[in-house]
Amino acid sequence: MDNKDFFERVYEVVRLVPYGRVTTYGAIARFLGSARSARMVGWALNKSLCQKEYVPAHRVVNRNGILTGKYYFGGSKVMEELLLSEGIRVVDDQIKDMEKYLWDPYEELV
DNA sequence: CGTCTGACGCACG
DNA sequence: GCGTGCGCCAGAC
Repeated sequence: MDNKDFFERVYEVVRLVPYGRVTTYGAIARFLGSARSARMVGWALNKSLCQKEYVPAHRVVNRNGILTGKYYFGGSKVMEELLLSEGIRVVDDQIKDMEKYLWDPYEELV
């Protein structure tokens, strides 16, 4: 873990997100030790699009549950469709009852 | 080395 | 509830 780049750690956590669950940039940042580095998480995810191994970036949203990176996901509805296919309710580019689907690594990976 | 830029988050008004 | 501003850290120029 420590030998890996900040980005790779982000990828690992994101891959650990269970099917039908979502997490937030802030939660990941907090888990990595930099609670106020949420921007780095989003940036890392953007870079993740070029990674060989698939990273379920669609399961990562901001604190409000909004699909902020949908335009970077290769399409406008792709991200939403993926979430919907996992049983997650998405209304107006925002996750409905996201607290119910929220998967906080800080809570789960104690 | 100085500056800008982010898929964010939070404090303020 | 919404718009604005600032902090945060790492990478690109």
